[in-house]
Amino acid sequence: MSLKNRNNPTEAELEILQLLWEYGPSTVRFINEKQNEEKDLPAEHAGKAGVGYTTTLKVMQIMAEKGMLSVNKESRQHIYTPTLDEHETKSKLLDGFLKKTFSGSAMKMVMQALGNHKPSKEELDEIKTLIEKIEHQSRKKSENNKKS
Amino acid sequence: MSLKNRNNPTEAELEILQLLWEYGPSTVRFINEKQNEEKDLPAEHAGKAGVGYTTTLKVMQIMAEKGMLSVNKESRQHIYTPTLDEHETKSKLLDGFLKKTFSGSAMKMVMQALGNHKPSKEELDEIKTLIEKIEHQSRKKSENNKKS
DNA sequence: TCTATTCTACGAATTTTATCGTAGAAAAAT
DNA sequence: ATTTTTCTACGATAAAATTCGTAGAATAGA
Repeated sequence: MSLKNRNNPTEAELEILQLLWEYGPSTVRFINEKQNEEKDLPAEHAGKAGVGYTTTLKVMQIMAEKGMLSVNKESRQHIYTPTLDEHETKSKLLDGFLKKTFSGSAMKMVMQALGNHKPSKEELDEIKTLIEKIEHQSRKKSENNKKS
Repeated sequence: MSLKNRNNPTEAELEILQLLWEYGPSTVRFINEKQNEEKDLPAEHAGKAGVGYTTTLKVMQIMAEKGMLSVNKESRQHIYTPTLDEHETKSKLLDGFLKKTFSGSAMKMVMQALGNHKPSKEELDEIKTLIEKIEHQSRKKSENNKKS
C-alpha cells in the first residue's frame, strides 16, 4: 500500500482546523472553549474534564511549526489562521480514507454503504455517474498538490 | 466531539484485516508476504525493505489479544481468522470518518467532493436520495453494535 | 501599587502505534 | 545426526500524538 499519512493533519489537529474554518482566525482561548463546548455535558456525567488549555495551545503551536497555521503575534493574544484550504484538505483526507479502506474506490464505498440492499439498474447508473464525478474531483485535487 | 477511536482497527491492523478478508484464514508468513508484494518494487528502487516478519507477527498477536482475530494453534503455523465482519467494520470506519471530517454528513462529503462544480437540481435530487440510503445503512450498522 | 488573572514558552510525561532483535523450540533438509 | 530454516514468544525501542505542569512575562483589577 505504501501510502502513509504524509503530512495530513492528525485527529486533534483536524478538530482545531474545523473550528478555525468555521469561525475564522481565533485565539487559543477561543478554540479551547469551543472544543469544550462541543463535548456535551449531559448533566449526569461529572467526570468529563475537557481539554486543558495548554493542550490546545501546544497543538496549535505545533501546527504553526508545521506550517498549517500562521500566527499573528502583534497583540499578546496570538491570532491563529489556517493556511490549509478546507476543501483541498478534506479532499486529501477523503482520498486517503478511500485508499486505506476501500481500495481507493468511491464506488466500493457507496456499494458497501448501501449494504445488502441491491440497487436497481437505474440506481446503479446514478451511482456510477456520481462516483465518477467524485473520484475525478478527488483525484484532481490531490494531484494539484503533489508539489507539497 | 467526544468520539475517540474506541476499538477500531489501526491502520496497520486494517491492512492485515483486508488481506484476511480477501484471502481467508492465513498464516503470518502468508500475510507478511502479501504485504510486501503490494509494496511495489519498482526495480530502480533499492531502499524499500518492506515489513519485517516479526512486525507482522506482533501486530497479529496483538489483534488476537484484542479479539479482532482468532487463532488456531493446532499446527505449528498458527492460522489467524478475522472475527470482525468486513462490512460492519467498514461501516464503522466510514461513520467515524464522516463524523471527524464532515460533521457526520455524507451529504457534505459528496457535496465537497463534487467541488466547485454546481450540481443541477436533478443531480442534487439524485444525490440526496443516495445519501439518505448511505446514512441510513451506515447508521443502522453502527447501532447494531453498540453492545461491544 | 499590590494582587490576581491571563498568556505564552518550554519541557516533560504518557499513550498509542509501529518496528524489530534475539532466543529457543520445532521441522525440514542434507 | 547435524545443520539450516522456520516459527512463536517476549521484550525493547522508536516514533508519533496527546496531554499537562510550571515558570515567568504582561495585563487587568482592586
